Amino acid sequence: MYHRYGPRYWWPGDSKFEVMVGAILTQNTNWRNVERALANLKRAGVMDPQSIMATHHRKLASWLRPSGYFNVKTRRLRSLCRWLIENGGIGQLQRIATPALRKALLSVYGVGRETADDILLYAFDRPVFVVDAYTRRIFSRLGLIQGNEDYDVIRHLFESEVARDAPGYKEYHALIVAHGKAVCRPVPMCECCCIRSLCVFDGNRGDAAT
DNA sequence: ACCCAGGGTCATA
DNA sequence: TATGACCATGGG
Repeated sequence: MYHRYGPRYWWPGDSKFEVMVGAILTQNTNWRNVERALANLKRAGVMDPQSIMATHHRKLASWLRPSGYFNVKTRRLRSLCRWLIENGGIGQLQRIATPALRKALLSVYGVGRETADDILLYAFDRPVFVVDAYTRRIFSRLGLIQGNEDYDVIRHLFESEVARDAPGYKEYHALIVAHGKAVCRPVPMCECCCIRSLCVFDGNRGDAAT
Protein backbone atom coordinates (compact mmCIF):
# COMPACT_ATOMS: atom_id res chain seq x y z
CA MET A 1 0.00 0.00 0.00
CA TYR A 2 2.87 2.34 0.76
CA HIS A 3 4.32 1.63 -2.66
CA ARG A 4 0.97 2.39 -4.26
CA TYR A 5 -0.17 5.42 -2.27
CA GLY A 6 3.02 6.86 -0.83
CA PRO A 7 3.30 8.61 2.55
CA ARG A 8 -0.05 9.96 3.79
CA TYR A 9 1.29 12.56 6.26
CA TRP A 10 -1.44 11.80 8.81
CA TRP A 11 -3.08 13.23 10.86
CA PRO A 12 -3.63 16.62 9.15
CA GLY A 13 -3.77 19.46 11.67
CA ASP A 14 -1.79 22.38 13.06
CA SER A 15 -1.84 21.16 16.66
CA LYS A 16 -2.51 18.17 18.85
CA PHE A 17 -5.73 19.78 19.98
CA GLU A 18 -6.90 20.20 16.41
CA VAL A 19 -6.22 16.50 15.85
CA MET A 20 -8.47 15.69 18.80
CA VAL A 21 -11.22 17.97 17.51
CA GLY A 22 -10.99 16.34 14.10
CA ALA A 23 -11.27 12.91 15.72
CA ILE A 24 -14.61 13.90 17.24
CA LEU A 25 -15.94 15.64 14.15
CA THR A 26 -15.05 12.88 11.70
CA GLN A 27 -17.23 10.30 13.43
CA ASN A 28 -19.25 8.66 10.66
CA THR A 29 -18.60 11.75 8.54
CA ASN A 30 -16.71 12.59 5.36
CA TRP A 31 -13.45 14.41 6.12
CA ARG A 32 -14.33 17.07 3.55
CA ASN A 33 -17.18 18.20 5.77
CA VAL A 34 -14.95 18.12 8.84
CA GLU A 35 -12.48 20.49 7.18
CA ARG A 36 -15.21 23.09 6.78
CA ALA A 37 -16.08 22.90 10.47
CA LEU A 38 -12.40 23.08 11.47
CA ALA A 39 -11.99 26.13 9.25
CA ASN A 40 -14.98 27.75 10.95
CA LEU A 41 -13.41 27.20 14.38
CA LYS A 42 -10.07 28.62 13.25
CA ARG A 43 -11.69 31.64 11.61
CA ALA A 44 -13.57 32.26 14.85
CA GLY A 45 -10.32 31.94 16.78
CA VAL A 46 -11.60 29.25 19.15
CA MET A 47 -9.25 26.36 18.36
CA ASP A 48 -8.37 25.79 22.02
CA PRO A 49 -10.20 24.17 24.96
CA GLN A 50 -10.77 27.37 26.94
CA SER A 51 -12.33 29.22 24.01
CA ILE A 52 -14.55 26.27 23.18
CA MET A 53 -15.84 26.15 26.76
CA ALA A 54 -16.47 29.90 26.71
CA THR A 55 -18.66 29.63 23.62
CA HIS A 56 -22.42 29.16 23.78
CA HIS A 57 -23.78 25.85 22.52
CA ARG A 58 -25.84 27.65 19.86
CA LYS A 59 -22.88 29.46 18.35
CA LEU A 60 -20.52 26.50 18.56
CA ALA A 61 -23.12 24.29 16.90
CA SER A 62 -23.43 26.76 14.03
CA TRP A 63 -19.70 26.43 13.37
CA LEU A 64 -19.81 22.64 13.54
CA ARG A 65 -22.88 22.40 11.30
CA PRO A 66 -21.06 21.31 8.10
CA SER A 67 -19.67 18.24 9.85
CA GLY A 68 -23.13 16.87 10.57
CA TYR A 69 -24.63 15.66 13.88
CA PHE A 70 -23.77 19.18 15.00
CA ASN A 71 -25.79 19.11 18.21
CA VAL A 72 -24.29 15.91 19.57
CA LYS A 73 -20.83 16.84 18.33
CA THR A 74 -21.08 20.17 20.11
CA ARG A 75 -21.73 18.31 23.36
CA ARG A 76 -18.96 15.81 22.64
CA LEU A 77 -16.41 18.46 21.80
CA ARG A 78 -17.20 20.38 24.97
CA SER A 79 -16.97 17.25 27.11
CA LEU A 80 -13.52 16.58 25.65
CA CYS A 81 -12.44 20.17 26.35
CA ARG A 82 -13.76 19.99 29.90
CA TRP A 83 -11.72 16.82 30.40
CA LEU A 84 -8.57 18.42 28.98
CA ILE A 85 -8.91 21.45 31.24
CA GLU A 86 -9.73 19.43 34.35
CA ASN A 87 -6.64 17.32 33.79
CA GLY A 88 -4.20 20.15 33.28
CA GLY A 89 -4.02 20.08 29.50
CA ILE A 90 -2.31 17.91 26.92
CA GLY A 91 1.14 18.44 28.42
CA GLN A 92 0.12 16.91 31.76
CA LEU A 93 -1.79 14.08 30.12
CA GLN A 94 1.32 13.11 28.17
CA ARG A 95 2.79 11.84 31.44
CA ILE A 96 0.10 9.20 31.91
CA ALA A 97 0.79 5.62 30.82
CA THR A 98 -1.08 4.44 27.73
CA PRO A 99 -3.54 1.98 29.33
CA ALA A 100 -4.63 4.52 31.97
CA LEU A 101 -4.82 7.28 29.39
CA ARG A 102 -6.99 5.11 27.16
CA LYS A 103 -9.38 4.37 30.01
CA ALA A 104 -9.56 8.06 30.85
CA LEU A 105 -10.37 8.94 27.23
CA LEU A 106 -13.07 6.27 27.08
CA SER A 107 -14.71 7.82 30.14
CA VAL A 108 -15.23 11.05 28.21
CA TYR A 109 -18.71 11.45 26.72
CA GLY A 110 -18.55 11.06 22.94
CA VAL A 111 -15.18 9.32 22.89
CA GLY A 112 -15.57 5.69 21.92
CA ARG A 113 -12.84 3.16 21.20
CA GLU A 114 -11.91 4.28 17.70
CA THR A 115 -11.92 7.97 18.59
CA ALA A 116 -9.86 7.26 21.70
CA ASP A 117 -7.32 5.36 19.62
CA ASP A 118 -7.20 8.11 16.98
CA ILE A 119 -6.31 10.52 19.77
CA LEU A 120 -3.83 8.16 21.43
CA LEU A 121 -2.00 7.46 18.17
CA TYR A 122 -2.07 10.79 16.37
CA ALA A 123 -2.15 13.28 19.26
CA PHE A 124 -0.29 11.40 22.02
CA ASP A 125 2.00 9.41 19.72
CA ARG A 126 1.18 6.13 21.45
CA PRO A 127 1.62 2.84 19.55
CA VAL A 128 -2.09 1.97 19.47
CA PHE A 129 -3.60 0.39 16.37
CA VAL A 130 -6.75 2.11 15.14
CA VAL A 131 -9.52 -0.21 13.95
CA ASP A 132 -12.06 1.41 11.65
CA ALA A 133 -14.68 0.26 9.15
CA TYR A 134 -12.05 0.16 6.37
CA THR A 135 -9.82 -2.10 8.47
CA ARG A 136 -12.68 -4.55 8.99
CA ARG A 137 -13.72 -4.44 5.33
CA ILE A 138 -10.27 -4.83 3.78
CA PHE A 139 -8.93 -7.51 6.08
CA SER A 140 -12.12 -9.54 6.13
CA ARG A 141 -12.06 -9.64 2.33
CA LEU A 142 -8.46 -10.76 2.51
CA GLY A 143 -9.71 -13.62 4.68
CA LEU A 144 -7.54 -12.63 7.65
CA ILE A 145 -10.43 -11.78 9.95
CA GLN A 146 -14.13 -12.47 9.93
CA GLY A 147 -14.95 -8.79 10.21
CA ASN A 148 -17.52 -8.66 12.99
CA GLU A 149 -15.17 -9.39 15.87
CA ASP A 150 -15.14 -7.12 18.89
CA TYR A 151 -13.10 -3.94 18.39
CA ASP A 152 -10.42 -4.82 20.94
CA VAL A 153 -10.02 -8.33 19.58
CA ILE A 154 -9.00 -6.92 16.20
CA ARG A 155 -6.87 -4.21 17.79
CA HIS A 156 -4.94 -6.74 19.87
CA LEU A 157 -4.48 -8.92 16.80
CA PHE A 158 -2.79 -6.10 14.88
CA GLU A 159 -0.81 -4.93 17.88
CA SER A 160 0.61 -8.40 18.36
CA GLU A 161 1.29 -9.08 14.66
CA VAL A 162 2.60 -5.65 13.67
CA ALA A 163 5.70 -4.20 15.34
CA ARG A 164 4.62 -1.76 18.08
CA ASP A 165 5.74 1.51 16.58
CA ALA A 166 3.70 4.71 16.62
CA PRO A 167 5.01 6.18 13.33
CA GLY A 168 4.46 2.81 11.67
CA TYR A 169 0.92 2.53 13.02
CA LYS A 170 0.17 6.07 11.88
CA GLU A 171 1.22 5.32 8.34
CA TYR A 172 -0.48 1.93 8.28
CA HIS A 173 -3.88 3.23 9.35
CA ALA A 174 -3.65 6.15 6.93
CA LEU A 175 -2.84 3.74 4.11
CA ILE A 176 -5.76 1.49 5.05
CA VAL A 177 -8.09 4.47 4.73
CA ALA A 178 -6.50 5.52 1.44
CA HIS A 179 -6.89 2.02 0.05
CA GLY A 180 -10.44 1.75 1.34
CA LYS A 181 -11.43 5.00 -0.31
CA ALA A 182 -9.71 4.19 -3.58
CA VAL A 183 -10.58 0.56 -4.11
CA CYS A 184 -12.28 -1.37 -1.33
CA ARG A 185 -15.83 -0.21 -1.79
CA PRO A 186 -18.84 -1.27 0.33
CA VAL A 187 -20.68 -4.26 -0.99
CA PRO A 188 -23.54 -3.15 -3.25
CA MET A 189 -26.95 -4.73 -3.14
CA CYS A 190 -27.58 -7.27 -5.86
CA GLU A 191 -30.88 -7.95 -7.66
CA CYS A 192 -31.13 -11.54 -6.46
CA CYS A 193 -31.51 -10.88 -2.76
CA CYS A 194 -31.87 -7.10 -2.35
CA ILE A 195 -30.80 -7.39 1.28
CA ARG A 196 -27.30 -6.17 2.02
CA SER A 197 -26.57 -8.54 4.88
CA LEU A 198 -27.60 -11.54 2.77
CA CYS A 199 -26.04 -10.43 -0.48
CA VAL A 200 -24.20 -13.28 -2.20
CA PHE A 201 -21.55 -10.82 -3.35
CA ASP A 202 -20.52 -10.09 0.22
CA GLY A 203 -17.03 -11.45 0.69
CA ASN A 204 -16.61 -12.36 -2.96
CA ARG A 205 -16.99 -9.19 -4.96
CA GLY A 206 -14.47 -7.36 -2.82
CA ASP A 207 -11.66 -9.84 -3.40
CA ALA A 208 -10.80 -8.57 -6.85
CA ALA A 209 -10.67 -5.07 -5.49
CA THR A 210 -8.67 -5.56 -2.34
C1' DA B 1 -34.19 8.89 -5.00
C1' DC B 2 -31.01 6.55 -3.15
C1' DC B 3 -26.21 5.38 -0.77
C1' DC B 4 -22.17 6.75 1.67
C1' DA B 5 -18.79 8.98 4.83
C1' DG B 6 -12.05 8.27 8.96
C1' DG B 7 -18.77 6.41 15.23
C1' DG B 8 -21.01 6.79 19.73
C1' DT B 9 -24.79 6.72 23.01
C1' DC B 10 -28.84 5.02 24.78
C1' DA B 11 -32.84 1.97 25.40
C1' DT B 12 -34.26 -2.57 25.02
C1' DA B 13 -34.23 -7.84 25.23
C1' DT C 1 -23.82 -9.56 24.52
C1' DA C 2 -26.37 -7.82 20.68
C1' DT C 3 -29.41 -5.43 17.96
C1' DG C 4 -32.04 -0.90 16.63
C1' DA C 5 -33.05 4.11 16.81
C1' DC C 6 -31.05 8.26 16.68
C1' DC C 7 -27.96 11.92 15.43
C1' DA C 8 -27.43 15.49 10.16
C1' DT C 9 -24.43 17.46 6.65
C1' DG C 10 -22.55 17.32 1.80
C1' DG C 11 -21.10 14.51 -2.29
C1' DG C 12 -21.70 10.86 -5.76
